[in-house]
Amino acid sequence: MKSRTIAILAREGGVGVETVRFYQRRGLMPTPERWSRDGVGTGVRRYGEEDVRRLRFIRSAQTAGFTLEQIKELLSLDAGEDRARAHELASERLAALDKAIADLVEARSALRRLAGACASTDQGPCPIIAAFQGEAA
Amino acid sequence: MKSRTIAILAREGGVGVETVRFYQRRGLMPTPERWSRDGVGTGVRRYGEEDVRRLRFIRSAQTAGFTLEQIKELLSLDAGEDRARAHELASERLAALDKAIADLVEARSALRRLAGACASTDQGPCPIIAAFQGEAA
DNA sequence: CTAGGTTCCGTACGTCAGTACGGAGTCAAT
DNA sequence: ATTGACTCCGTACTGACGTACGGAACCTAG
Repeated sequence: MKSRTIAILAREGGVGVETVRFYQRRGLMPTPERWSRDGVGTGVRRYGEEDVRRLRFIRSAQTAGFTLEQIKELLSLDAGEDRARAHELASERLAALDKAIADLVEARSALRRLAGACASTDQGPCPIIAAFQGEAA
Repeated sequence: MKSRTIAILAREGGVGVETVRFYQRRGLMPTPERWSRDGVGTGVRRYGEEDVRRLRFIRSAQTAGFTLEQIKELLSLDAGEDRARAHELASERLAALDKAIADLVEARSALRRLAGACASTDQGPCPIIAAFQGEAA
């Protein structure tokens, strides 16, 4: 275990090397000690399975709309016992997510109107602005 | 008509004054000539209904995920006849929107798992990372 | 043992969508 | 006519999330 170099970790996690380093600076990923298998020299940092999982978790949490700062908190909570806080963060995000989904669904219907308005006649300008009216509450 | 000052336009459009100016620089909003009702002095720029509609359209299109650059194109298309292009932009966004919605729905279910995992036991850490596993394809 | 590819690290740059600032000009009311 | 708010404009800064650069150290294969 802990045999991956940063490039391998990055590839398995689906991000770039620079991104891993960026997460390390931000405190989202650990920066393990350097070591070399033969004990000679200073070696490089090596990563294991749990680092890959952590990286993937960050990606997932991002698609759920958490900021890196919030993800950092979630990660710290993962090891701790503060389930009230975890629950709070999850609920907040869940509400925001529901709103975001509703907004996108709304936007989709406006966009369909646009496509429809454009198709209904076949000459003259298609009223793009008009197709969106009434959407912005 | 064309009686609003920039502050009034901004308020009716639901944005800040600086944002309107920013849109003007980016070519999304027109920068009308200055004039004063009594013809004395250089006056200020004044805006009408159509500017309010334009501003609101920008907000709507943004919630549909268009970038300002794309919105600029849509606005130019609105006056023109290139319905093929309009249709193309709309379809692209529609596909992206469907994917975004699917992603969010997915994220929501992961998040519900997190909340659930946290609630199911009442001591020890709740496995936040584990609750998200299998989500990131 | 040397050539090449990697790693490490700090710092700089990039994008998107604004937001803030500061000084001069202008407008509306008292 | 003066005060106070608003406008105009350029430039600089913000924040979230990276991406790029460059030189030194390191590791691995031939």
